Amino acid sequence: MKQDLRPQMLKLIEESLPGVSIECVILGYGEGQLKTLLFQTKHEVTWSLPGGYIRKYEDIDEAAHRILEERTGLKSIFLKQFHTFGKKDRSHTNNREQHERIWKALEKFDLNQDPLIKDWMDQRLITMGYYALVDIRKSHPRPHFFFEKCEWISVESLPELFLQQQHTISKVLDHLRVQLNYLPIGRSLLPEKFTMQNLQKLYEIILRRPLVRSNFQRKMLSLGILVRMEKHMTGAPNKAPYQYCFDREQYEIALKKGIGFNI
Amino acid sequence: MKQDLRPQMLKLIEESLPGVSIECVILGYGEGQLKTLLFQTKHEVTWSLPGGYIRKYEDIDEAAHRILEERTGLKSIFLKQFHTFGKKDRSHTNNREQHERIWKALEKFDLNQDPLIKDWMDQRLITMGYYALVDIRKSHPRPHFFFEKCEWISVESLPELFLQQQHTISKVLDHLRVQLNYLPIGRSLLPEKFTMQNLQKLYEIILRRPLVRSNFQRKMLSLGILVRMEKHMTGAPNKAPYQYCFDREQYEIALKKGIGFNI
DNA sequence: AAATTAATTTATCAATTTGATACAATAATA
DNA sequence: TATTATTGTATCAAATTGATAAATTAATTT
Repeated sequence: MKQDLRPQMLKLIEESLPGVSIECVILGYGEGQLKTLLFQTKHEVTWSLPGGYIRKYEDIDEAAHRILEERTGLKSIFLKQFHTFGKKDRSHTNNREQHERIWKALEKFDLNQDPLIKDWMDQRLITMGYYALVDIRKSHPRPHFFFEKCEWISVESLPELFLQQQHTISKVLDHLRVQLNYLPIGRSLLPEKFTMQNLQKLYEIILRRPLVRSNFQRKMLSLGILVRMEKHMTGAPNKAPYQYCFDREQYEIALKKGIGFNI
Repeated sequence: MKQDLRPQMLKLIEESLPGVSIECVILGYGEGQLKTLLFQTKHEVTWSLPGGYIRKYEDIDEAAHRILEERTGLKSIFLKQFHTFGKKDRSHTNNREQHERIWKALEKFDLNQDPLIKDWMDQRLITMGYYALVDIRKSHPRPHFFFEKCEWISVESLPELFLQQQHTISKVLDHLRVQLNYLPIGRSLLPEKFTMQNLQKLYEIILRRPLVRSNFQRKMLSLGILVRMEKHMTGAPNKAPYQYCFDREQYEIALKKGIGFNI
């Protein structure tokens, strides 16, 4: 049975600002990998970052939070604008390799008939890029609208993506790599309690290089943002590690003041 | 004699993207002060950062460079996007205190008659903020369109500004303060040749705190981006300082790799 | 022409931070 | 009880930083 997306699409167009859109790089950390949430369009046209439009009476930051919540169920999470993309040829349908496939998908839903919809898909877009750091285990991603599948995919092995989104993701990672040097990180990415090894692994993944265990521990403890908890018996035949959590207050202070990390 | 700005305004509207605009914080350094280039609207309604619209067939970065050149005559200068402002109530005419004054000014040019122009002025705007670092002495700012005066004004003593532009400027300065820790700076702000004192003063202005002269010199020289030139006899009754210039190649490398500044 | 002055360059040195390695502690297993 | 793998802490040389002092020098004054 053919699903009629037109009314939904027309409503979306009606209530959104033309010419601008939002794209979110949602990063999570699991199985020792930094992952990003990607959506696959129906008919497997392509994978895409989650994105959306801005309502006519909505701040752009509100729009980004709304989109994040629509896709992951997560509210009031760390979410930050990082770049606005505005090449003149940026539009949903300009991409050469994907152009045909996208039109065919639109045809299947009769979305290429209505001139309003056609114009909307063809319009030049200026896109505000946001990134979020989330706890994978607390997020409940769900496909939305014209996407039918979503998945956490390691940033080390990305599939072919819509528009220049590989570029977008790598820009976020560069940004994050710099942030690491003067802001604490991890509260949004790690579970409540974690071990020093967990934390180090996260840093290593983002920095793409190994760190010396003892020195990393010394440095992290010296920042004064960690609280040591009881030990966690792993069941492994070796000394059990302490668990830590972030000191909420000190973490906030560090976020404001910054830290001289130099790792 | 009343100047008719309507044709110019209609042409501008015709060739620009609606709903989006660009704002530039152009920073220069002179007389020991960090200054920004501000424009005063005709009839002294208010001061404003230089800004403009994006043409329909122009990248946003191109637009920013064009606007910078229109206002200062400077080409291919350091210019960087730093934030996009998108509160729902952002428009030329929403500002309560300035609303009346702005409409009166528009009236004087009959710009409030044409509905196209009225709608344009009332429209919600999403504004891409860029900042530039320039050599004041090489720039030739000129008033433009409905501005009649422009001036380099110290960021320490800003007049009342259009929209939330004080906020915009302070955001740029925060950004710059962070950049200082991992990127070289100064090539675009200082003249070709400069003394260590000049450079230190620049850092002190941006960081808003004094630095120890001998240690600053040691640190700067250790970065390997400076070339020592012949001495410059100042005529003052004391030892003359060396002059320096930036090593073009090393500066580029530092821009890419970053530096661990920790000053 | 020698002494003075004020700013610049370089040196010094203790305190702190980093990088690299070693060693002691410990939870489960053999 | 010895073994094993991993964790927590210690150690120490090297590098960096912070603070101060000494040496240098262009013009002025005596």
